[in-house]
Amino acid sequence: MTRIYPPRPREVSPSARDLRAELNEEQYAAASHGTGPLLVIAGAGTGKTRTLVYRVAHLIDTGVPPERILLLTFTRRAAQEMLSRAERLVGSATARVQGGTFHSVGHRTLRRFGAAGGLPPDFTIMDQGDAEDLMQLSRAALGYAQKSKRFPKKETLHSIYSSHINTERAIEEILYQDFPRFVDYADDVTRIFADYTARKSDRNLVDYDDLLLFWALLLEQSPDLATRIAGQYDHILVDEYQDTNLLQARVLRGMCRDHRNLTVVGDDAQSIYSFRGANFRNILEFPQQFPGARLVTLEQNYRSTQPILDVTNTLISRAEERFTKNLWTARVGGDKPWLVTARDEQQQTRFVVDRVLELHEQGTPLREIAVLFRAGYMSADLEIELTNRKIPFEKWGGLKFLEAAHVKDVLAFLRVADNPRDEVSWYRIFMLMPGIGDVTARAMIQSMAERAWDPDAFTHFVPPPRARDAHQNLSRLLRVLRRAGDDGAALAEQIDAIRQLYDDILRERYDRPDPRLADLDQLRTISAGYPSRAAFLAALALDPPSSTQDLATGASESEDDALILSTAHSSKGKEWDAVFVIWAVDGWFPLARAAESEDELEEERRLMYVAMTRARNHLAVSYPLNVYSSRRSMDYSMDQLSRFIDRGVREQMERVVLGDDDKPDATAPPPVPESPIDLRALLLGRFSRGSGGSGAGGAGSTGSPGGTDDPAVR
DNA sequence: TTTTGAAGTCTCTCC
DNA sequence: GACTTCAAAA
Repeated sequence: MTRIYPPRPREVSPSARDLRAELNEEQYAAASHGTGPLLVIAGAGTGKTRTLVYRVAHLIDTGVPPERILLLTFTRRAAQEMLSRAERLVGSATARVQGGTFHSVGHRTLRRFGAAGGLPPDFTIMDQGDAEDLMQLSRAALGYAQKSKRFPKKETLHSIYSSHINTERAIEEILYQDFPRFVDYADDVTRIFADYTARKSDRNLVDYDDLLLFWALLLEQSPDLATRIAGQYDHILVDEYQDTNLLQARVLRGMCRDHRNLTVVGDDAQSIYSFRGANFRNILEFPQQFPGARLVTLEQNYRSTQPILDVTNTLISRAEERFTKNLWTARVGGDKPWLVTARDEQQQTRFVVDRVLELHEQGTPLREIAVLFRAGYMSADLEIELTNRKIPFEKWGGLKFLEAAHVKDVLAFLRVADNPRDEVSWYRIFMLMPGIGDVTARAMIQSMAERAWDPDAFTHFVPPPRARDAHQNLSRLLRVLRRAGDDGAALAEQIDAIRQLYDDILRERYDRPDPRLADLDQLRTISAGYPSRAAFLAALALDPPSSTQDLATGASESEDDALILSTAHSSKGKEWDAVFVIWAVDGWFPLARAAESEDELEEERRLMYVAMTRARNHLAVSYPLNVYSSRRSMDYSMDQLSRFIDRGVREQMERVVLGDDDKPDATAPPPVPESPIDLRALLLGRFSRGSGGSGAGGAGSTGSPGGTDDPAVR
């Protein structure tokens, strides 16, 4: 059937777009760069994305077909931002520009070319939690389940493994550097990884790291295959390059083997993803990796007022290592950023809410205001208050809808229907069933593996008497799922069928089942947008709804005005008219666990820098003097101003001390201790007390600096 | 022997 | 507030 499409809106013609007039000199140099490698060092707010978007426009104008341009980013948010801005500039042609996160493009590549490299096309993607569960199965299968408590947990094993893949360091090296308390287990860990790897390929499972690794391997496998994969694109542009790791650099080398048209943009001062193997030295070594690279540096900031830049420049100038210069702006005026001292968390919350309303009344849309914090849970009190006062908000980052146990439970059913070899999901389902525990679940999986994962293998399993009902119900459900059609509508029916069995289990397990049942309703709703079960599952792993709010409000309301609450990580690349950074308390920002190493502390500093540079006109940093929480039970208090807000930074800020009436109290003396306590010494003191005489027999521990072999530090 | 309930232990960032 | 660990029940 032929459909009549409305006529395309007329795109801006190349001549109508004057790059020179719309960009500054450096931006223009980057955007109009011809062929060959290009490195753009771009400070916060210097028009990085703008430059990249104009570069895309320029390439299209000079005749490069849009579908032969690939835009790569590290986070989904950055990918969306860039593609949508490009579309606004050049119109519908950009709809054909290829792009996404490294992982999603890797996924597309594997689906299309994986078979040529021996990878079955119908693999299932595991998220991090799934991968950890599979790691646990490997760990148990090799008999390490009961072993001493000093043996790494499944999360730790996975983190070591992921680090091994992404940083290309040897396992011994990772253990020595990052997990010195486990160095003796190098052989055991390696054996578990071997089993994990074999298990993945046997079960047709692929983890996040595999999406990158297999992509790199396909490119290196044969010149012919590499040419087919790399030959899809003429130009590759990478945003946030400081957040890439060695494996991604390897992928890029492979993708640019036949041309060298690679543009990378980044800022070493904003490198905040080392926990994922990112290394900002990648950006510094770019000229060596791609000889002849042109270097362009952007230093004019278009975002923030001078007072805000003064503070953030001072903050980042304290960094041990950095390569970008101070930013400057032509914007004049503006208030000094505030440093707000609150009595306690509740007063901090009231301050934020009152000030948000004040700004809103002065005409700032809520969507132009953001509250940023170090970790997702730190906004709990604020969320309650906003809900009480009926102020709409949207939360970015933090705990995800899909990480909730009940959502993963339902998805597990869909996944085994999609991939009968998905051991992780089988185990998860079995453990849900009344009368089935670890032993029976393992026996069932064993029996199915022996029958080569025949879809009917489960039905033929003879369960112990107590599990007979569960076995029967499950058999029936699996038959329904297998018979169901494979399109969006059938997907909703499948979820309904699963819920007939699962809802009762859920009600049994949780005290307050209603919000969780509502989550499942939402899952059903979004499933309707996908053409098939496999597409749905893959999309959920790679491009999950960014917040529960997204789901709750639906697309129609997403235009609505809402205050943004975000982790500092998720805020990168965005900007707001007014920004609040809350919980600027030592131990919270930086987190106490980062005090362990200089490198981590430096990364926390860059993270604070990222958070504060999001502000255009108003910036307030707040901290409560008293922290009432379980932390109080510890025998020291950490509720002191973040060490990053040192004297030099404070001098450029407006001090606000909140009084009893929540109003600024001009008479109160600034309650900031001039020399912050040594958090690290306190932590070490606590741990040495807590862990008894652990230092006694440690021959290897004597020489390690900074006590990083402390058992209490994960 | 296996499952289940209860007490106890932490709590990050993202694909 | 979610997940692990331990002890009691089936």
